[in-house]
Amino acid sequence: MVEDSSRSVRKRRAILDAATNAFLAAGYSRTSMDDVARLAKVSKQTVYQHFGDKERLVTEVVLAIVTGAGAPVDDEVHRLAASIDLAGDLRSHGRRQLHAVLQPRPMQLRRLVIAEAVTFPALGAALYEHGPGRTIAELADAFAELQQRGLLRPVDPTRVASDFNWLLMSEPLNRAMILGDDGPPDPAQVNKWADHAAETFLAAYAIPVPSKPSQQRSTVTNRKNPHVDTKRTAPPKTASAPTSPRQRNQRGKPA
Amino acid sequence: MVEDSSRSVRKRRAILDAATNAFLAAGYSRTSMDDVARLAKVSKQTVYQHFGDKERLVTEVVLAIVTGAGAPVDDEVHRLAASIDLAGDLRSHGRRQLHAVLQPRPMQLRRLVIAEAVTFPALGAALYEHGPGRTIAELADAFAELQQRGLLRPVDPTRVASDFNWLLMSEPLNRAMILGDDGPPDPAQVNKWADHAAETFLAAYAIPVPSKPSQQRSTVTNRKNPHVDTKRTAPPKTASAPTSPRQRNQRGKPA
DNA sequence: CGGGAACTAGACCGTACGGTACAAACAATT
DNA sequence: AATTGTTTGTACCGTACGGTCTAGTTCCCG
Repeated sequence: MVEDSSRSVRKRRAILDAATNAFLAAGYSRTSMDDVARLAKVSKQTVYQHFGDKERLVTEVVLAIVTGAGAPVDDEVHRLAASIDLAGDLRSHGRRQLHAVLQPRPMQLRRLVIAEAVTFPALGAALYEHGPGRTIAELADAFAELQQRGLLRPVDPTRVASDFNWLLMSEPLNRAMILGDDGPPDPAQVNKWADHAAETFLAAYAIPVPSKPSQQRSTVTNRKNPHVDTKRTAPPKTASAPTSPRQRNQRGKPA
Repeated sequence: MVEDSSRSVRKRRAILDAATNAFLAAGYSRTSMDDVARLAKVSKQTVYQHFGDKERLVTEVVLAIVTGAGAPVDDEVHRLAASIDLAGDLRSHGRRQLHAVLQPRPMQLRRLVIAEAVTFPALGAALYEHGPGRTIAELADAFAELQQRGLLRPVDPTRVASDFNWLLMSEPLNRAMILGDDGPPDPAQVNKWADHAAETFLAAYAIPVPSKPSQQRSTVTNRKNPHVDTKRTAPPKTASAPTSPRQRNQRGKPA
């Protein structure tokens, strides 16, 4: 039988990489199989050897991207649940998240999938599941925990998560999508957007801590200036993060 | 000089209509000029007579749609500014707006433009200007007025408008976009989404009326921003649901 | 080292598409 | 009816693309 001779594997990778670049850059119909073969420095035959036809190729491309990334978000979000500085952590998480999503590759992927979503529903399903779906599910877990801790109003956590997610990304994402302006974003803008999202989110959902009438309401309830910068991003809490990476809550999702 | 003989005008309309349907249904590259001619019941030559080539045709199609609609929104939003029942009016406006946006045509248009936004930036610019841009600008005016009246926190009205707009549309719109599920939406779902958006929006931005504690119960308005409130005894009131008792199901298109 | 799977180069096929050419048919104005 | 511009049908051109075929070459593995 045919086993994965090292050469074959390398070729396959090369094709997949080339196809990824091509499809993301030019879209499905504007990318020809000859293009892919040429970019992969591979014979056209070999392309057809590994992936049966164009449809299967694009499917594998998207699935590979979509299932291949997204791990680091997990821990990031899990730390949110235990935050002692919710406003700050929400802001810095939002900044990272938004910055990542607005990069060229995710934008192009999104555009490709949306363009072909009617023709290839599987791509859409995969992207949604590993993209917004996953993000929102993770956030929902964190917010549920924060509700338990009495820091957020008790509303369906998934809804809350969805609100935060889209409050954060909608404006820049939709604008860039429609305007055809793929990455990379201006970091300063990203920060402003994220900070505003965190602020608005907390205004809608935060429950002020009842005890300790010491400090005035947090920086979030900043009423006069629409956008106050507050440059701090890196939380100094280098303390622990003890090894508890896997703490599946409700929504267990097999990757 | 060639004047618009009635025939010519009729032909042009027929072509434009056919092209609109074809492009919206199948996308740019999957629609051939022969298709358009056939659907318009017109000779291919005539198509090229009226619109020089395919690019100009699609451009005119999108521009025609985009500039042709959007008038009724104006008054609708203007009434918001003078609302005496903000929560209710916000809800009903949201319902209409969301319902309209999730219809097949707007969805298909959006998909087409996003797919070709890199290739035809003019389409994106036009759609954004007359779509989200316009909506947000209109809303901003209304919200500015409402701020004047002391009903909303004074924050950059455009930002406030953007927040409401995307709080309202993001979840269903992005989901449908990615999943390739163009309209029409389930009206009950639309109502739930809109009600939740209004509620969350007011939670973030409403200023409770200070005087007159005898006023009617405003279902949504009294859930204000971080202030003196109950000690996390609040019930999970999830918007008025005059429609279906069915919980919104995540993940999976509503069939 | 030998054999077979995998790869290559390029020709090839059928088709679909964007766009043009052209002569005949048609409509409307004078 | 004559004229003029538009429309029509169809044939046509060139090209690009998805996919196959073939004959030879390279590489890996036993």
